[in-house]
Amino acid sequence: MDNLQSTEIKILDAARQVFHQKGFNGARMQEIADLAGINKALLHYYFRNKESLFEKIFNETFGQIALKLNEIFLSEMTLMTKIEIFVNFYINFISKHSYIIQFVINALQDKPDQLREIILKQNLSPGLLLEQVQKQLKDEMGLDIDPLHLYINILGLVIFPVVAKPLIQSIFAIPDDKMGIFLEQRKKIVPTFIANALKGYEKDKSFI
Amino acid sequence: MDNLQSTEIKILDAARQVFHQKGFNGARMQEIADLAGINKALLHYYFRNKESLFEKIFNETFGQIALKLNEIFLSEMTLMTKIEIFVNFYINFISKHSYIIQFVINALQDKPDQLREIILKQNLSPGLLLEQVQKQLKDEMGLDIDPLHLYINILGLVIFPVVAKPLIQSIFAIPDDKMGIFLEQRKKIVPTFIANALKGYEKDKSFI
DNA sequence: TGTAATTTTGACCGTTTGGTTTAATTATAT
DNA sequence: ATATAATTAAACCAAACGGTCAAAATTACA
Repeated sequence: MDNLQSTEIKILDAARQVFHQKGFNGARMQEIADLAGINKALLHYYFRNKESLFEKIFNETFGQIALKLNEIFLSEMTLMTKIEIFVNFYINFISKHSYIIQFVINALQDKPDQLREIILKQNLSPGLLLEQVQKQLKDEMGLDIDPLHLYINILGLVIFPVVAKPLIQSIFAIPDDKMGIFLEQRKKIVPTFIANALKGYEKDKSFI
Repeated sequence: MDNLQSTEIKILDAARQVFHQKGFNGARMQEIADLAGINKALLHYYFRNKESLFEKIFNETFGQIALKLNEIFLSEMTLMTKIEIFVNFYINFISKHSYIIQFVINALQDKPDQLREIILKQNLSPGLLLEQVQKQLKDEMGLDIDPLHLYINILGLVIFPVVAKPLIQSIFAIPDDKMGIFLEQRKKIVPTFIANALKGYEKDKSFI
């Protein structure tokens, strides 16, 4: 087959796919080996055990999510531009990799301590992320708003519909085809919704 | 012990707790039996197998989530009052039962077909839910807004911070004690945010 | 009280799972 | 060429798992 890729990469590709879809408990080492087109013994030859392989995938995946947030929100653009770009990019990204967020959320719920250590090794800059948005809210819009709440509002509006897709379809009886259109619409609707909300604070500027 | 409760109830209480926290794959029949204070054989005496016990818990849990939505949004109040009440109730509810939403989302992702049948047996009224909010948006605020997007915005703003709590704490380095305060603040912040956003549509009333 | 039905138990079974071992084979590099 | 590293197949292991069974304990009831 594709002997161009090194065995290690073939394993990581397979592991990523299986872990993302089924989580740690649902994943089977045999399935990962099969998908990588190798022997199960070889899997343990490259990665000591399931845990270490899982940690490698988690580290990589979490980084992907967090670093895109940094990249956009620490750049030099107006706040509303950042939000538009972020919403567009993120809806595309997590729609394409539909298991990615749920994987991270579930992993962190399952083994918080073990994974918290891994996360600490990635040098995130949560302080900067918050400070810069807070500054932009003040400078560009004259608002004293808790930046964390704004971040969570943005993330909630973007991530929830993707993560809770089957739940939403069940509660509101939305067929599959309509759901794709719905998510596409949100690329425009969410930035508008946020912009309108922020406009509303301009008169009475208390928000914590 | 508490021999006042029937064995069946003890089993369901234990199963609920274990399934909610660990999902179908993570749950162990032995753990449920232990928590119920009974023998594993007795567990199978009351419930044929793991699947049937799981379905019973899922049915009950999904109903709890969906029916509260119906109860509030099909009542006779102004839209903004509904939203305030809903946000308050829901943040309390899912903070107390912190695994409940994630459980339902994961379950629906794991076995969509099997559970979709169960959901159909509960008589939800998704049509009414959407129509009534659409009507209220028009009558009370003069807005032609897609009610589904509004629902998802509300749910996302409320549910996401609870479901993604460990993810948020990791990305933004929020300590545990500050997280409780943060969620409490959202009971006021979310309705305000939504109200402001809706106000913003009043001028240009195109939103799909 | 005696006895049939129900409830509960401990021991057991077959399968799956993560992981190891061994021995043999293939590829790589010096 | 030859030592070293990569890869395979196959068999195996111990633990964990869902599930079963026959017997014992309890309850219902005549």
